[in-house]
Amino acid sequence: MTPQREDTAAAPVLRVAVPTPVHGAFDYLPPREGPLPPPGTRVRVPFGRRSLVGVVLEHTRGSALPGHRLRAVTQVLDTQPLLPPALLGLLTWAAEYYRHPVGEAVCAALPALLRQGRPAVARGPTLYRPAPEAAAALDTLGRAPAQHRLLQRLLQSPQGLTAEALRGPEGRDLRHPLAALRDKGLVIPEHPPCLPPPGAPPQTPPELNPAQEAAVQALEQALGRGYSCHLLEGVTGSGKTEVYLRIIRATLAAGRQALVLVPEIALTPQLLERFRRRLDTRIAVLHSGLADAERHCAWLCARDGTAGVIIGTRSAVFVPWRHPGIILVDEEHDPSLKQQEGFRYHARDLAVLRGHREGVPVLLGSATPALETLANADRGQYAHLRLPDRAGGARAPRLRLLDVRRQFMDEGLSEGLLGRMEHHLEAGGQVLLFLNRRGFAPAVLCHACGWVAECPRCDARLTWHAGPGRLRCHHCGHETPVPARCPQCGGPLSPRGQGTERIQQALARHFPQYSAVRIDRDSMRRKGALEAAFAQVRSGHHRILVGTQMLAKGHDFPDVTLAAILDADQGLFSPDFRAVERLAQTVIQVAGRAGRASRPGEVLIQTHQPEHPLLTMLLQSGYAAFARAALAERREAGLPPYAALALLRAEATDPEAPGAFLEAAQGHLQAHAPRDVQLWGPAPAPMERRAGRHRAQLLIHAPGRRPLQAALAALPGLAHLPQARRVRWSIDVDPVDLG
DNA sequence: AGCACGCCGACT
DNA sequence: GTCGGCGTGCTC
Repeated sequence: MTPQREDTAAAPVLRVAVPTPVHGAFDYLPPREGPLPPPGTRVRVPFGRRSLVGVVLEHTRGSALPGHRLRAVTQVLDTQPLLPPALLGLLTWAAEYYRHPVGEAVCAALPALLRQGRPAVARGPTLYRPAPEAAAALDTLGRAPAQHRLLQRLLQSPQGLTAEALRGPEGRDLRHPLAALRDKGLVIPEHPPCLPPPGAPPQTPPELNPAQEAAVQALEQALGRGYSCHLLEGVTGSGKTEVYLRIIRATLAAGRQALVLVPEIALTPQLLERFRRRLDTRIAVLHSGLADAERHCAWLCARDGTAGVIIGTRSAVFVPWRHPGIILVDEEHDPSLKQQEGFRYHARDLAVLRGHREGVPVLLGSATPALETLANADRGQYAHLRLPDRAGGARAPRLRLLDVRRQFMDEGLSEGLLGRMEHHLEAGGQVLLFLNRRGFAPAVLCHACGWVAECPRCDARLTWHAGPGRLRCHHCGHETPVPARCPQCGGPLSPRGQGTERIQQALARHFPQYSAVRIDRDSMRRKGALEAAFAQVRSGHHRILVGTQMLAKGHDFPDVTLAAILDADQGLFSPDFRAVERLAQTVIQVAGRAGRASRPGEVLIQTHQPEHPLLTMLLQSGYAAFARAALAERREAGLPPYAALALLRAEATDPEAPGAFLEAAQGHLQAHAPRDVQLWGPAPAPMERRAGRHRAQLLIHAPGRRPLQAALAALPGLAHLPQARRVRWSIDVDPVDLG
């Protein structure tokens, strides 16, 4: 039984973030013994009938709860706060802003092992080094042959050896002689960081062009002078990474750390290799593919300052650091920086906020900045640095729309495109074809009766994957074998539309003399397959590349002289108002793959909409002009960045329940929201049924973030609506995907 | 989310 | 007679 305390008004109380989907923090009494654990410390607390690891958020006096209901912290897990106050502040702010339970937000910022209560130590295996007086003392060990032999070996490796290395192939147990030597003060055990030190000394940097020089200078000026935010807009191949490397080196030279955020797909071995070659520091890498122990090590080495550079995907925005220096966000326009489920934060936006709160400069880099970012730069919020020229004198590729209306198309390849491919291939160049659709064909139908293969759980067609001979739903994972005949009438089935697999097959027919490689999630599932394929591309073995988004990012193909987007129309018909911006970014990205070496490149875009005003603007005047025009349209339509949005989603197996809930939610929100907040909907989600659940959404539209947040203050009330019990609902603040 | 409690069908 | 179905409610 817990002792009852009546005087809670004066008693110190700990507000603890506990990993539970219940909103708000929980109050606990301090541990029975020892000092009050400061904010940021992990504690073990009783929760219901469980015991959980939480994080102390703050100290208060008294609680809203009666004293007898408070329980005491059972264990303090850290001697030092694990999360510094600035980070704790960022996390609680973000939890509030994105309307996510603070306990989950704070605990999700910790690597799994720390979340489970493991001690916060990141040390590698102990290293034994000979003491300075060891050489002289060797002769005194005549009567201890094992110690003598051991010390002799150690003297040959003054930088130290692990017990594992000392043991040698014969595997003798050396614990006793080692301990004896340590006790005599002849061997010094060391506890090195688990993160490996840099290998070879850094390579000498290449010369900068004037634009790079100017950007580096502006950033160096900003270092150590508090918060500032800079947009680095650099066309593909202009040497953005070189600017990053220079400013990171300057940061390291000042004894500070650099935090680098990249989209998931950009965190390739290629980029890391370049960082490792150029930076004389330990690099902590954080991404979803890490084993728990690796993540634990990287996180703690960032926290204790061992790692000079921390590079990671979006969740790295919450990694603590000891010597804040600069925050870089590469490909800041990339939608993968926004978490798409659970705690739906935007890593770029939080990076800017973090820089502001911690008083360090922030650098956002992109060839195709997000319209939001450009608007901020235009308003003078961000300094705008530009790298207009391709490095090394490479010429910008020529972009051209290929009007495919009334053209004969062979499996999605127009005659015009085939002709240009032949030209480039014969001239010795490589060709890259971009199509954002995996599989053989996005639909299968019966020519006799019109039957279409549909997912039983979604409002979607099944995609035919010819390799494994399966029909797959790309939305829920449902899978069946390809039926031999139409299940309705027994007639023959035929594929409709093209996926990357089918294009690859068509290429084998058109260009049998050139090897074509397919690069997508299906063909590159095996670990290391992507790197192997890219190596074969660089060696010239493959002459044609067909692939999805995976192709468009991060990798250089210096010998690609022709790049083509096979179907630009997909992006022009989407109900999402950001689709055109995405298409423009993809076009520029794909174009960036062409003509990087001395050879001029050519970029072709197949479309049925050659007169689309934004598309023609993009091709004739470039991304900056496109962005101006797109921003004008956004302003006209009252859309972000000239408005703020939140999306209330609901789903249920009952087809009526989501709509009914959102109707009720609309009434509730309307009654509590500021007058200038509009509620659009409810409407069925773009794909009404998905994985067997019916989905609907309500868009909350406000003239700015402040009124939007005011409207969202009424969200907790939704839990009490009777209709809420029949649905699963969630809120997405600043959604990047309206689907 | 867990993990209880709680009140109604087919089994040793 | 009980094992167990998942509805409902709570966790400082």
